[in-house]
Amino acid sequence: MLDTFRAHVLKYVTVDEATIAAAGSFFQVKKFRKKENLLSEGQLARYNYFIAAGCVRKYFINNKGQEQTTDFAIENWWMTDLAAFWGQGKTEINIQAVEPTTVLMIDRQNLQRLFAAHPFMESYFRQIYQKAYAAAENRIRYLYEFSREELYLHFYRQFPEFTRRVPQYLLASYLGFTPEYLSEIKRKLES
Amino acid sequence: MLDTFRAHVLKYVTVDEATIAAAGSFFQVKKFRKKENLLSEGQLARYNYFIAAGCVRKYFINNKGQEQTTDFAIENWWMTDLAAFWGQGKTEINIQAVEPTTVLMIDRQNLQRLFAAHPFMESYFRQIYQKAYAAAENRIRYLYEFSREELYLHFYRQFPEFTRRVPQYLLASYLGFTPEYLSEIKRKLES
DNA sequence: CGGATCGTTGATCAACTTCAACGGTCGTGG
DNA sequence: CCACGACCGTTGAAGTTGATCAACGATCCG
Repeated sequence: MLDTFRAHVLKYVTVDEATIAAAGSFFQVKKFRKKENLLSEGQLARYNYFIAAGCVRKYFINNKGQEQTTDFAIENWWMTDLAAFWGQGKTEINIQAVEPTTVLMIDRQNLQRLFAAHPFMESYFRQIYQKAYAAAENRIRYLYEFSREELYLHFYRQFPEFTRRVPQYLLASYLGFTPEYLSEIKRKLES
Repeated sequence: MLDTFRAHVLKYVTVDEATIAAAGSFFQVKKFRKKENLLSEGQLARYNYFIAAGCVRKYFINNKGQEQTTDFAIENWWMTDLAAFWGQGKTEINIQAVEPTTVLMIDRQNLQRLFAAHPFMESYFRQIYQKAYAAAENRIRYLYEFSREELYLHFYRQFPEFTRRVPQYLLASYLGFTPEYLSEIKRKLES
């Protein structure tokens, strides 16, 4: 499990094997079953999760009482409620395994110790967040530029395998429209 | 001008005056007039900008040929096209001064030298991007949860002074709807 | 085999856009 | 400092996009 993490870190920083192994010892490994929650609304967001295998989604309950999926994360992505993890408040979001999932997890105190002990991790996370921020900005752009139908097409082209990996009602939720409308789009595209 | 930067850095890291002054020497100061562009579509994104005074916006030309504003930045915010700044491609976005604006700017090579010379800047930027990413995630949540009318109300309550600081057609563009509809919302809220 | 869950279809409805026109105001050149 | 033009905000009518609701068929899983 640490192999996935090791490979990912090496994409961003140059560091020797002993050091990276030492950094790895700050994490715990944990497995979750399908539909099990890594984090639930109202809890403290104690951990930051690195997805080593599987797939999770982030969702919240909107003002109509429905689950609104805002993010998916697969292998090599980090996932948590950042604001709640670094602040002290309770989270308003849920993180749930969509598939059987294995994570590396670390709490705030250990992450701070890790930064102090291994400065290369500060650089690694600087780059991770930089990239995640750029991706979020891109996503906001698409939300502005594209109609719902175009959002679906764009997603479908960019992540064809992903479209098959998650159920359609979750995909519709993530794209910001109803499952009924997704049906309609698909019918239109087929004809 | 460096005072604004100094104060902002000290909110995130602990570092002595001499070191922070040394880090400051990596930046150039530049002023822009209202409506002047810091960065234009098709150019290389050479610089990362720290807004020391004033206000800028980020926008792109959408597939209907209209300017779509995606971000504002005021004092103490960083602004650039991150993907183009760190990659080698040309930018597809524009950054324009909404008010007379003073920035500190730094190119990629100097920023990398700065990281190497002063590791605390790596920690500073890690935290800046972490915060920016959390803010972007929040914004995505609002885009999903709120109607256009609620988006306006939410923005109006969170940044009342900002609503007066920028022209309404830019605000409408940022919120993702037409100036006409903003007029309608305001009329409804007044009555 | 039976029940729950998922995807589909069609009708109706609400949110928001588009287009065209008008009045006010701001800034610029004379 | 005034006059003119450009730009900005507003209004109303008509048109789209996507949501909601209800019902049905298919499929998955126990």
